[in-house]
Amino acid sequence: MTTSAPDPTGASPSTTPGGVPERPALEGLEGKWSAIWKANDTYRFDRTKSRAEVYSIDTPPPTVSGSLHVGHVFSYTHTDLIARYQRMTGKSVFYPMGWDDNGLPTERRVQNYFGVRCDPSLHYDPDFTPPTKPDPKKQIAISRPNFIELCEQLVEEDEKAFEALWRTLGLSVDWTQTYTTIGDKSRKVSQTAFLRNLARGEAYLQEAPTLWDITFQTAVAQAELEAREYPGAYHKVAFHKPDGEPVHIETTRPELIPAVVALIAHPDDERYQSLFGHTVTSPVFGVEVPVLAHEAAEPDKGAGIAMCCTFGDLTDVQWWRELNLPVRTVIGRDGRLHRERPDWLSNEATTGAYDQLAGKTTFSAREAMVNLLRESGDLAGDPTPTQRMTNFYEKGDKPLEIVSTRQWYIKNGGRDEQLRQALIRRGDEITWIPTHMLHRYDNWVGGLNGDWLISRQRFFGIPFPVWYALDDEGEPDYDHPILPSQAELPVDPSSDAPKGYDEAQRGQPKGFIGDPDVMDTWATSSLTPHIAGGWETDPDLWQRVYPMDLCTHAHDIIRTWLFSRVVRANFEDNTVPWTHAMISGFIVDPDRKKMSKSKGNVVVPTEILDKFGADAVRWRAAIARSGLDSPFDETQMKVGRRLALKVLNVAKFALGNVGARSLDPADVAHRVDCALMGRLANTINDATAAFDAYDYTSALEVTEKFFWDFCDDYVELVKERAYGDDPLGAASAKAALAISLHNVLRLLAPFLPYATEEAWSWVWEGSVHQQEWPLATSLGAAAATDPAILTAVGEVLAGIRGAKSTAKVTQRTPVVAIKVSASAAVLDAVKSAADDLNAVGTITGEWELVEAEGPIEVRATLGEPPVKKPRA
RNA sequence: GGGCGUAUAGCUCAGCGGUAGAGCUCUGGUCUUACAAACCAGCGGUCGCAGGUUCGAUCCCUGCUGCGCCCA
Repeated sequence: MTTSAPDPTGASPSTTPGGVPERPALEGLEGKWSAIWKANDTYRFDRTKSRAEVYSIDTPPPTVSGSLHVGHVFSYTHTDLIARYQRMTGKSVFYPMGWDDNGLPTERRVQNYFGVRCDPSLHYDPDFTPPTKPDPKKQIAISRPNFIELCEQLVEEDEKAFEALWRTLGLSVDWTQTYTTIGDKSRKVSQTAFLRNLARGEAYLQEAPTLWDITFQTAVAQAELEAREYPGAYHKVAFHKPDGEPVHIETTRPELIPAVVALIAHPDDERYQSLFGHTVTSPVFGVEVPVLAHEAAEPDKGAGIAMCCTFGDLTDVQWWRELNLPVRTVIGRDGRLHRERPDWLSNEATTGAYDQLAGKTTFSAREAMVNLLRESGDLAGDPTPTQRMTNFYEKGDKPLEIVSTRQWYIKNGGRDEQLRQALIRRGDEITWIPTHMLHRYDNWVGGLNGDWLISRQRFFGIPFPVWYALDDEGEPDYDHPILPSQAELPVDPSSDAPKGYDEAQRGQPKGFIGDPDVMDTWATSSLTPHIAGGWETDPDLWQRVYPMDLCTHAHDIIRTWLFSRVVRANFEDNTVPWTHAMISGFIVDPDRKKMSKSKGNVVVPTEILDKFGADAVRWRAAIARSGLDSPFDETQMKVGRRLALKVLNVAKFALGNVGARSLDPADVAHRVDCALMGRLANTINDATAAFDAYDYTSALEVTEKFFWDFCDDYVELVKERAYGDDPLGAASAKAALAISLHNVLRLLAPFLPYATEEAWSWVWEGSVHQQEWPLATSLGAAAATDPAILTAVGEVLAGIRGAKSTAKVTQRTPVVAIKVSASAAVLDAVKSAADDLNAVGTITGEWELVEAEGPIEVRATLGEPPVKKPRA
């Protein structure tokens, strides 16, 4: 491979051997090699390859306005380990990277960064410049186009920082294959897929109770919910039978009494049998409501009878739907009670009561309502404080309200048992790593209680490609949305007019309006395989990469990202989007708490990369098995760093000092060297099997075990012989050293891309990352040798070292006599390595070999330690 | 309350029917010409608790307890 691209580090981007350096070092390798990989397009996807020769990966587009923490770094490294392995087995790896710049996180960051807020009623100001000293408390109102410009501006900066981090980490992404979740391609794909869902009846518009965040003024989907403990108080409130007798209920939301539509108890609850089918009247307002039976009422909770309102919680919605109850909305989208008195509260005696609640927040209305109840004598005792689980938007800090709004939905099996079952079966088509993650998926799909709400009342997102005709009175016709053709996409209905209309007709009677909403972020990122893979825009690419082989991310987004992609692929392609899902655990702090900004226990990835180097961080990531949470511990990084440094040092010794080069397995003749080849063959087979099972940790473990034994025992053992005069013995040792390195560097390349590339570059052509994955069969006949020979010799070596260590003398102390008791096979092995052992152990005396049962026993008689030479 | 996972050396984790393994930490030693950001050696565990199956259980089964995540 050649290149003419300039290299910013000044190092040659050439991949011809550069010789062994005097003092190898890890410092600077990231800068040097990431620049060369960039210049040489080392990880470029080869799109001439057919689907069978391609390995394609769907990896999470990071939220660029957010910050990366060490958990991201680990999870992305896991993906890269697989990508690098697959590449070395000969696959053309499709490994794109996306940036998630779509949605609320970017909006919030822009608001804080520039001190602005979006007001869609404003017109575009081409001369707008953001304030130099933004004041987050006095945000300047700007138009939606101006706001989006700022979003795009900020996001571009963020992307650069992210790419730099990923390149330093050594992700083998093809950086020519990038996408953003807000860009033209994503808008076209999202809108196309939406229109096709709509055409097939998989998407629909409906006025329905919707979870609503009053802070963000947007609808929220089930997948974005987070239940949190929230303080409240039970209020014991009396409703009244026709005869005036009280029926006490307990509620944490007395302010919703004006919205009550029924009282509900469990059908088996004996206390309320006589009330079922009758009516009671609400306190203060005197509204008559039925007492009904439903299994969702919990007999052991409070009084066992609950008031059902429009809508206090999701159970109210369920009752409303299943019991055909009326809608009595009192809470608006601003989280306040309606200013107008609702018409069902027309009871003459109580007309004034509602006026004391009108326009108040739920909090103030609750206080006012409690006062009203006290006055009427319908509050029994004092409210009892309680902590209860309350639904929040995951990014919000006020409890969600439920309001009735018109929204777009995509079917997801939440209201259709057949579809639900079909999607659960899709889960079975995926190979889950680890396997138990399938349960997470099954449980989520099984527990869905509604379709997927995809409308969001936000600004920085992908708009729905939909307009509505206005009638003579200017009322929109929601039943017959106006849709663009696929060829017209992407469109922005807030600035583009539909075909057959003129922009001047916008908002006019007999004219049109655009759908004001944007799609949920997940409605776009559910299509990342389609966006990255060229669906509907690049059919040639699409058929080479889809369905994909792998998706990877942490377990927290199985319910959102993973599931939503399965839904879209099921509808659009009648397949699963990928055959494998590799799910990472979390990186937790030493107390096993999830890392989070609010806890202040987040580890910033750039710090550990600077401190320990990319190879060390990757090594640490690789020992975290899929699916298992892993506590962050800096001391472990040192181990990875030591391994990377060892790779450089031992390569320097073998390739430089010893000058080992021959890769001819026929040169390996000495029994000890042959045994090493046997062990290497086993290592290659084990590492390959582990990688094929996506068990990168085991692949690393077996390789590392081989490598450390190779360094600590084998290299020491044959050092003298490799330097020595016996040509056959030296040639055998040198070939074994070179072949071992040639294989080990490749086995470690996915884990330590920098150190292995550096060492490889000293004597071998090309990038180690473009070499073939090692094959045990390439090691020749020597590899058939029993590796136990080496183990036996290693134990004798350890025995000799132990004797000297126990005697607290230098390892150069001569052994004047040595007795080994062991089995015949071990003794046979020891005999064949006697010369090597004599050299490494400074054995000057005679060997005594005694055949015996049991573990190997070594007794070394030590001579006088050599006199220490004073340091020069 | 339900689901899933997990419990093995001080720490992080392997193992998995046949009398316990690695790395780190710790202790002691060694400047041995690849490596002192190194190397060598050593200490350290009735495998969460209680039952059961088995000739034999850390491993399989049941129950319990602790921890984590997800869902109500």
